Amino acid sequence: MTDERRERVRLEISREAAKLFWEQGVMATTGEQIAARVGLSVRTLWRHFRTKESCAEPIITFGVDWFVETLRRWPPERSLEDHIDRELRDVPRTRTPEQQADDLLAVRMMTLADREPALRSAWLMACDQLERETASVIGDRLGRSARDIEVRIHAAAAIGVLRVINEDIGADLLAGADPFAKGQLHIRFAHAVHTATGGVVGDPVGEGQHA
Amino acid sequence: MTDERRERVRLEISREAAKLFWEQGVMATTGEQIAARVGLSVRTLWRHFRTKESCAEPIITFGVDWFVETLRRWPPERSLEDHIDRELRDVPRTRTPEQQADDLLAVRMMTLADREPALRSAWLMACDQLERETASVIGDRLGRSARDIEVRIHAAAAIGVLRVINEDIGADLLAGADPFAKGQLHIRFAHAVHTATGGVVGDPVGEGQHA
DNA sequence: ACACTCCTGTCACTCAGTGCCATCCTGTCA
DNA sequence: TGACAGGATGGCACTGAGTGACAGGAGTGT
Repeated sequence: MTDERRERVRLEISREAAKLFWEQGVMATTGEQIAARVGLSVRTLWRHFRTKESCAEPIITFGVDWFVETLRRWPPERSLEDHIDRELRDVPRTRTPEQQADDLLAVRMMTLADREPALRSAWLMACDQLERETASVIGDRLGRSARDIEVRIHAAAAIGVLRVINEDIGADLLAGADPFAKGQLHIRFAHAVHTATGGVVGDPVGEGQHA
Repeated sequence: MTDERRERVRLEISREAAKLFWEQGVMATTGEQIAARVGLSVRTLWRHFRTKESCAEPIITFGVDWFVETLRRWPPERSLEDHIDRELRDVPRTRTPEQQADDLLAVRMMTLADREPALRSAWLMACDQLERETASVIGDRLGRSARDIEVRIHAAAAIGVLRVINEDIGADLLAGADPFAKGQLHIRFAHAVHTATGGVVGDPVGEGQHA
């Protein structure tokens, strides 16, 4: 229970930090302000997050987290396009209002990262982390090690396109685009990843197949 | 002249910072130490670099800078593999001892980035910058805008594989691998970029062609 | 009730980074 | 040669990020 509680505290901090970053900018926001909003002492804040910018990480990774979890559930015998298409049908209904609020914050952080170097760096670091996890997923799928150079290259290409498309969607959404058009964009994800890995990550995988 | 002098000061700072980071780690290195080595006041150091980690940026980008410049000189009618192969033949001879020392520092910073989050972040930010420049090169080549989503996706994929291969080469080199085996690895660059962009960045481009 | 442990707050401290002002160095014009 | 303008530098004081050490407080098992 302690672990779960810790996660909830971190998320709460992240939410308040994201709001403040959005309202005033990152530089103008102090650790003291974040701590005050959550109702914690500054000292405790720094025990939960090592740096000010990293306070935004849990929120900022929300969008891509979904993708990586989806990737984890990807059955070998199915193509990526097909898998994502199926997974997407359940998403809109299972999203609670609280999660939707977090999604909005995530999009805001991503677009704010365009102007705020500190946030950009946090966003890139988050994507870097996802790239490592993705490498292990791809490695499993291809029956290779996650340290294998080919596997890492495919992971880098996949997360690279994922990041850019995410930024693009984020900008569109904040500019007032229809969130329901997103469905088609997820298919673009799949297609772009498919292309960027030369078909290696995307095709169905049979027995004994490899890159 | 002022601009060139400024660049030289920045490079000198970057060299000394990189050495200190390598010797003692990033966290253990203070701004005061860096300034002292270069023979500058701390105040002036912060005028040249906004943060401590960014002091490493000029050095850390050395390896990829070469690639991006090569990309800039890439004639439309030639394939990427072919172009890189030709460019590489001149490189080993034109590298001065000073440049070679910088190359070594660059490799060290890249591998140090594995352990030091602050450096990792600087390295990712540098690659991010290169990605933007690459987008404009690719955009020109395809006759599209650098803001075009397809162009940005290709740039992300290309720089992603470039980054991973660079990290791989760096680790190999520091582990004692033969630097002259590097030649073949540059071909791997070209090939991986070619694949990651679905042939779009890599094929020769004729008139009126596009993605 | 007691010991044990984990979480939190308080205080003092170091170091990153900035704003302000004085100084110096350099190139230019008389 | 000397006076002058402007950018680069240094010194100083200050804010804010982040840490270490210590002291309570809350929950838990005995």
